[in-house]
Amino acid sequence: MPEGPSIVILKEAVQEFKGKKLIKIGGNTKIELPDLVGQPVKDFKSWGKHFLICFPENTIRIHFLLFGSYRINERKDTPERLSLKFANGELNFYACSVRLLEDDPDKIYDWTSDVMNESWSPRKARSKLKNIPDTMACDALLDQTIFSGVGNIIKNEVLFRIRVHPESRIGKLPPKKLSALIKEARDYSFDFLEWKKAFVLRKHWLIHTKKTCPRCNLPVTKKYAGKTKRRSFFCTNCQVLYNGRKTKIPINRKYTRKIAK
DNA sequence: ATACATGTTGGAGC
DNA sequence: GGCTCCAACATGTA
Repeated sequence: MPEGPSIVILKEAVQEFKGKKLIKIGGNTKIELPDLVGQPVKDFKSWGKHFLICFPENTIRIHFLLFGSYRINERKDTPERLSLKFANGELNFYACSVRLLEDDPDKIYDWTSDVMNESWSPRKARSKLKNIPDTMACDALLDQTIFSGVGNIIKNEVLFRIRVHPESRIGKLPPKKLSALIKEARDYSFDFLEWKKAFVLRKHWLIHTKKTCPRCNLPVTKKYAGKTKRRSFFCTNCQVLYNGRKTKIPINRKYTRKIAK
């Protein structure tokens, strides 16, 4: 559920409640909810993995963390964390983090860092990356202030697409690779969106959870890499480690087979 | 069926 | 203050 594109899918799925007045609010969230009954939903927004329900005076923020889920006009067996009822249906959230924003979302969120947002700015991403040259590529991609919405799956697939080893240092990437990283963070997220909508996301994974590299057939490495220590799947043959030392030239698998004989 | 995972936060300790 | 480590949260899947 939790990566950015999934939140975009949710946003699209709840459009029927936009402009509708809240009839009832409930759920077992520990936060004190303002009395929003009678208030219309002004808008649904998203920033990375954050889902925002905007009322005229208040905004509720939902974060699904690892296990959060939602149902539209349906309920699960478990108690609702937050439940919103409208004349035309209901919106239920489970096992998620619920918060009330203290201020106008526009004052809190930098929309240009959201890879799914129309205001996404590759230029700003690049300038933020320039400030963290020693950070590993795998950690940089998960930095929500730079690539809001990118999660672990997107991270692994982007690095495979651009043939960069997850432990490469941002400052050591050739300019073209840095550009490719920024571009693919967004491009892959939109592919993710389309595949997820069509329920075919998993079968499009090239490296995430894979055992062998689809490019060269050599075994895939699984490592809890970087400061974030999240699962990284990568091919040490196809993905170049840019760490300031001499780069290893990827071997051609066919040639490898030949010399193996 | 036990372990693991698309994620983040807050606190302890250094 | 900054950094890292760790627990906590909570649930579907293999």
